[in-house]
Amino acid sequence: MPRTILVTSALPYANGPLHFGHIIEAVQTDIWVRFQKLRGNSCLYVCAEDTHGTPIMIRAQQDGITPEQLIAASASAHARDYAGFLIGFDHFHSTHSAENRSYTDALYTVLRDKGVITRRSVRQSYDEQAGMFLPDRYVRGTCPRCNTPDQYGDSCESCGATYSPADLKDALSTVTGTTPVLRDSDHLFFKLGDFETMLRDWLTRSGLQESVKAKLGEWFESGLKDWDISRDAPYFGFEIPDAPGKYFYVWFDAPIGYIGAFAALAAKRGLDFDSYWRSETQTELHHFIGKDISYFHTLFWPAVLFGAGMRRPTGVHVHGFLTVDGQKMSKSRGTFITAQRYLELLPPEPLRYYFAAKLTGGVEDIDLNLEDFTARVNSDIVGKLVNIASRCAPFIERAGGHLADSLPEHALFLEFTAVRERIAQLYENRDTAAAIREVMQLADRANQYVDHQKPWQVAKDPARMEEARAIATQGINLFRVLLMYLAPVLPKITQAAASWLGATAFASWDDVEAPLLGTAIGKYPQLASRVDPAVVKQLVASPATIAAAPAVAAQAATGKPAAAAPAAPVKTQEPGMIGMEDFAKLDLRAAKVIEAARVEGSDKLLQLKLDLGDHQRQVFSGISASYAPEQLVGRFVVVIANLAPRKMRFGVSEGMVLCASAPGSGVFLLSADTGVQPGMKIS
RNA sequence: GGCUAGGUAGCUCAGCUGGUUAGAGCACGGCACUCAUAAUGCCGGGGUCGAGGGUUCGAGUCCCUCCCUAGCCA
Repeated sequence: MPRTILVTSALPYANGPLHFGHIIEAVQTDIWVRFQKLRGNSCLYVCAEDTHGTPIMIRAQQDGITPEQLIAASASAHARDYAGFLIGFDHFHSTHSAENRSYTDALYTVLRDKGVITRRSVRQSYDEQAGMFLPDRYVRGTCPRCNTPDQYGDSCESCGATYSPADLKDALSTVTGTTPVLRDSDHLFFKLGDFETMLRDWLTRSGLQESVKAKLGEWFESGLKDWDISRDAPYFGFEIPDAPGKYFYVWFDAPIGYIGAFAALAAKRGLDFDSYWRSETQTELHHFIGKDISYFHTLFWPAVLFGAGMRRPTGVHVHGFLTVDGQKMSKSRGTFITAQRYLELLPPEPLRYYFAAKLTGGVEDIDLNLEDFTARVNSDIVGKLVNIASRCAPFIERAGGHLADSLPEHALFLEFTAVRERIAQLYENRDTAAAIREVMQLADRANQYVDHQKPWQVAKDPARMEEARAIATQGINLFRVLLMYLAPVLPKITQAAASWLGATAFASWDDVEAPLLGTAIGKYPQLASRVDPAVVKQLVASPATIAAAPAVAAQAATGKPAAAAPAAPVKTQEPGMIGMEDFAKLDLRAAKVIEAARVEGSDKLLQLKLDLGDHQRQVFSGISASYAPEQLVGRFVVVIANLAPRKMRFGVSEGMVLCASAPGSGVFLLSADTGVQPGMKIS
């Protein structure tokens, strides 16, 4: 009996690029969804851009654009990156949408009418100059306990104390730098405590991971408190229908974004909305999330749904964080890898495979070890798996291009197909690491088989061509079974193999029971290639690219606005950090462009004559694609004055002009404010 | 600080309710083979299972203390 399943992964927040934390979650979800589809279940996968909240509003202000422009740009970048990793959403929506507004209003109204929304006054930090209330993370000051300066308003990174912004010494707003005042305002609260009995019952039946249950137990222990679901204007979000000037907190409408995304998909495909969301439905709802947002998904979200008379999630599947070479992702360490950066360098499937090989269905953190990554994917995918196909293919081609009519060792084939249900169970439980271990063990068996049969020796005797064909047919069928098992992880390789072995060769999980026999097959295509360790190194070796990445939270896939606060605190002595003495080695100067000319024979370079106050010098700069010479004369630029002179084909360049740029963006010269004089030192 | 999770070979990880000489893959050494993307096969070296106590006939596996790492504290 096929199941009907709706799946989500956490909504990416619209103020930064996708990074590996987002990708590992999307890959885990996508594998599960593809697996369900191959098994013949109806399975839909939706996600959406998470668009609301103070960080979006402020970020848009800083960038001089509207929030709508910011979230549109972010959504298209996110969609592009997900597609690059072969994430097969049935629909990718936005929380800033008509559907989401309508369901947010509707759920709120039901909850209010049931009496589980309450109103009371809250005293909060307020920035008088900006005219806005400040989230805790937007107030910084000195920790009241250990006196560490420059700490967030909610907790101290040094001593771990938790407090409220009002407790900070010398508190300042990060928006304007002014001292916040305290001000009262009415907020709306969701009475979570009313749902404790329901939640306890739900969690015993919902198949949550044991450690998540343990965590929930801890939260029950400390008591379920009311949840503040409103924020005061100005706020980018949905205004609360019966409370003018108040907006829904982003975390209220974000999960409802799952519903909004589904509603948009349902409209597109003519699906029955209620059969997915009414309270007693038999359809399944599965959320994949990172451990940092389990509180929202295992307490608030089921309670809100239940309170609104709707179904609760069937499963909430929590994964751990991603570390890179054993360290948490961090820009200063260079371990903050964006999805875009990876895709510029490497194809998606090696990473999908590596993540799959490490995901166990548990909440432990997952380490991406770059050397291990290279060794593992090259050995497993190319050396073992694809090798079976590529070493057998020549014997089929030599024998006329079609497979033998029977398998010489049917028993061995049965061994491979016999584990079908076991592997399916492992996928179902999201233990893809174990599934992959099983498959690779069988890949070793397949290579042993070919090795023992030695078709290359058999084929030397023209009279034994059929024998060689049979051995190769056996090998190719073993390969097909294994690739079927990995099809959810490696969709492109599977597709390429289908073009070789026949379009229906990988159509469904149970097809592998019947071997491919007698049919003509195509010319063997190279199904995968090795990843180059030198290229892998570039993932973390490009400070320029990393610095160019927009500010974003440092940890895994979450839609968590709180973590997306402005400039991270500067820690001392981190690897990758430099001290003042290093910075002082750079002699940066303001310089005035006196002459600028195109360079004959170069389409990139401009020849500049710069005035540095006490002297002039010649610099060649690769900015001709973005600037015409006549634009430059008279303007100020920033130059590294103590860069060793470099001899070029067109002359000697005495320094370098600084520009901002991003991949594919063109370059942008840096300049100084009015009043600057040629030769002034920059520090 | 409280709580949760984790600390097993050079690297990445398995080890279920305690039971014979602690496993895999990669890396490393030797041999074989040449069909295959310097791929594959065979053999081998390598671990006081974070530290210290305890329970038990027996503990990586249970209990206590401590150390280290990550996260949560709405």
